[in-house]
Amino acid sequence: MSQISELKKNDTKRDGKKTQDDIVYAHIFDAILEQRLSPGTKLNEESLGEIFGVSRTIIRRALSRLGYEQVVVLRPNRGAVVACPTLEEARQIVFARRVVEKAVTELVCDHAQKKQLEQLRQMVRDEQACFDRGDRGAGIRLSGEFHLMLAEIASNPPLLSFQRSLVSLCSLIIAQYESGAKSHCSYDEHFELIDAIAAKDKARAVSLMMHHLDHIEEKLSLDDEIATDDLRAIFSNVRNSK
Amino acid sequence: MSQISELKKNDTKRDGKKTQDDIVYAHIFDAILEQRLSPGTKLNEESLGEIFGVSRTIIRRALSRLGYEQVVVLRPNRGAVVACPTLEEARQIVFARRVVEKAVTELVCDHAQKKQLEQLRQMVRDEQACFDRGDRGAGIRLSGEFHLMLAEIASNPPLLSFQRSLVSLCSLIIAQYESGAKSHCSYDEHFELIDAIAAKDKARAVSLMMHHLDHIEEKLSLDDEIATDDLRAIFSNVRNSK
DNA sequence: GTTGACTTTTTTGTATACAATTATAGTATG
DNA sequence: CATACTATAATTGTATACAAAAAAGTCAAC
Repeated sequence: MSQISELKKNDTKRDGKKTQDDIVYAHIFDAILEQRLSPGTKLNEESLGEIFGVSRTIIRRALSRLGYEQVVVLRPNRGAVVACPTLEEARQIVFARRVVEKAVTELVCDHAQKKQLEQLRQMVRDEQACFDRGDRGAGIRLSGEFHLMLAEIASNPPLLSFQRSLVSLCSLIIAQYESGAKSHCSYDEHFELIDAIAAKDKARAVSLMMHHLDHIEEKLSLDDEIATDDLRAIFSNVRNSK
Repeated sequence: MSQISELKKNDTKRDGKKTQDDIVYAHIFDAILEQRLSPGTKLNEESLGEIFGVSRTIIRRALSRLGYEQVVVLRPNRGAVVACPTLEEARQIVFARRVVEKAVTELVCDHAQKKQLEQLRQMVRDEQACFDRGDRGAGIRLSGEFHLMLAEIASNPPLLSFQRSLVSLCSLIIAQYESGAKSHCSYDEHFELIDAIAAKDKARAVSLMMHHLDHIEEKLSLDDEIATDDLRAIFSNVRNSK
């Protein structure tokens, strides 16, 4: 179908030292973050290979990396699908993210330099522009990248890599459970957060961050069983009436 | 060299649903945890393939998984080596672990059942037995598995997977920076921790856990530049006297 | 029309062959 | 003797072929 023209050998000039599976990984990762790939979508190795113009070997590497981050589920002998977190899993992911974001926020308050704060503000302006022009997908991606940028400023590589996984999982959750067209992660809150960081007000920054995550969690409680495709849950009443 | 006899197709009976690269992964992971593989060791794909009796494809998958967990470093075109965390990286890893262990400890205080507490106690007894009989390697591995078991009881898969990575990285750090023969992670502290959990005393449990991690960090400060192999740091004074 | 066994097709898992890259050894030269 | 260069070997990166498993399709029996 839609062929991504030439990410072959010669292309490595521009991509620096990125290897081929990095590129494939990034493309799929972005597609998930932008919600062009919805939860549950089957990721066929051969099709992907044709789309990206590489062999299954490369696709396989990219998929197993995504699988390690739990953004896709690798079912032995049955292929990979975009993850479909259940409600319980979603709550666990948000909880883990609270833990990481709290630590990241505190570190950022200590470490952040003026230049980095300006970069953050620019990111949020870009995000705002996306939502204003109706490009929800790119907006969601930039919103996720904002949180990744925070983790980067925190200067703790292990936390950053964990954050990467959690941010993409949250994007999946939003895709799955957010019913209304309401902005999921409003940029106003991002601006407020930056101000608190600039003032080195840890307590306020952390509180804003937690409040920010509350929004995601509220949606989970609201929609509850409605959005889930778990048949077992939907028909959990059947056995009783037998 | 030492051939691990037959982890071929037929062996899958006993291993349940584990696939071949899982087995290879687990073997290398354990070897690192038990410090039979020291930091910096080159992991040749073909040699490993011969040792485990599988093709490079399988070895490659196992290595990239270890690479994702940052337990081995994958240098493009130059192969994989067991990670050698620098002092700074070591401190970052311990910091990340503080963050995760704190959350895990609190969750465990809420979730732990009697049966699980007994399992934990049994693990620490096994660990004690290993150290008593002088099997330091297995002791260190069991000590790591104790902390993984805690993360499992916490019932939060994302935190567990992060903990897995951090525990093995810490094992590497201990291997690299622990000079004395002193027990690095004394089982007494593990017993105390279990008691605090059984009493559902969150504050005390968390405090014990933090104290536990202090021990690792203290070693880092003590040994400081002595244990590091970073030539640049060792000869950082040269340029001035030129 | 539905169910269940059998066959065919598709898809994934693994090994292997070849290409590209890096490491090593040897040789010549100053 | 040290250094730079070249040729060779070893090692990793990628594609492909084949084996194993799962999915889809076929057809008969009820």
